[in-house]
Amino acid sequence: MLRLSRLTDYAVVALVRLGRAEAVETSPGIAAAIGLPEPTVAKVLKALACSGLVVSQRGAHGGYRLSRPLHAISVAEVILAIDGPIALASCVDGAAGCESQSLCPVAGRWDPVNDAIREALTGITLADMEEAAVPRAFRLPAELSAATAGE
Amino acid sequence: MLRLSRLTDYAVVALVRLGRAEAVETSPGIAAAIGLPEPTVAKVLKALACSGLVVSQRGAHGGYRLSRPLHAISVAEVILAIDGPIALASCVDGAAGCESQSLCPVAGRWDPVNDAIREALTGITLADMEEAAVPRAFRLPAELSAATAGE
DNA sequence: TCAATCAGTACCGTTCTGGTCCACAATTGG
DNA sequence: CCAATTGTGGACCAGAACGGTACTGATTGA
Repeated sequence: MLRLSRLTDYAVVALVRLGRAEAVETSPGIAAAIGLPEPTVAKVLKALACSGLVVSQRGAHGGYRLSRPLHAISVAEVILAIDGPIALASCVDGAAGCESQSLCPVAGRWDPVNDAIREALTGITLADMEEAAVPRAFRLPAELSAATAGE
Repeated sequence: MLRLSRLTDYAVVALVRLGRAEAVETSPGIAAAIGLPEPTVAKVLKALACSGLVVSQRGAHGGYRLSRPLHAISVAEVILAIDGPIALASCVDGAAGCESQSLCPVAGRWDPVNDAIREALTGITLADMEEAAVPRAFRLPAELSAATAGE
């Protein structure tokens, strides 16, 4: 299913949440706000801080805040922070670990595919996702039908 | 890592192989040709046959052949056949299984991302991958260094 | 100095993937 | 008409990865 780790989903939610916050927010606070277990949220935030997407402030009255506005953060960056490099196959780029390399007729040839995906993901920012993230209950029936028609 | 199942990789290899074959090929034959265990290849071919990408012929002197030329098969179709629907998150489209839907501020909003990926993958055919799949032993050192420099 | 908060690590249970095997159906060829 | 060949479908198992949790330490502010 070309799955993305669930943690990345959490990361997007947390980042959007932070984008709306005015001051720093603690990880328990964010966890409560988005309805997720606190340790998990903390783990996600740590990874995001490690990648520089959020800035952490330690000590009392500390917490997290965005390092950049939402429209300056691409989905690709979030995935990179949580899931690691964006690549579809284990056999990627110059990966020399493939034992059947001599037989494999497409040796590492997922590269164009990976590039295409990277490009697609870089073009979408969190602001785009936030904009489309109006709760369904608040959307007009016309919006809903228009959205489903496009799928 | 935004992983794709290894079976999909196998599927591409097998399909490219079939694209070069002149007659039908048996699954043991393909397995031997691409250096993969036979039962695994058989499983992949079954899935591909189920999706109509290859045509199976039962009985003695049976085997598999492509239903369409390589340039008419997109990577997206192969992924769809092996891995199922192309979607990044478990929380997709109208998926109503999300228990924290009321809290989730991006409820199902991976849709634009999924669409972008689907589009990118649909634009790449197996012929594109085959073309780029010149065995490394046959490539000039200049090509190899140029390829690695791009990473 | 103490409390609040992030940082890092280590661990466990569940789930999924990859891989194997077996019984059955279909087709060909003698 | 029979037997050999080949795909079909399902069940099954081991290993790894993921999600989630707990614990200890470091840092900051009151």
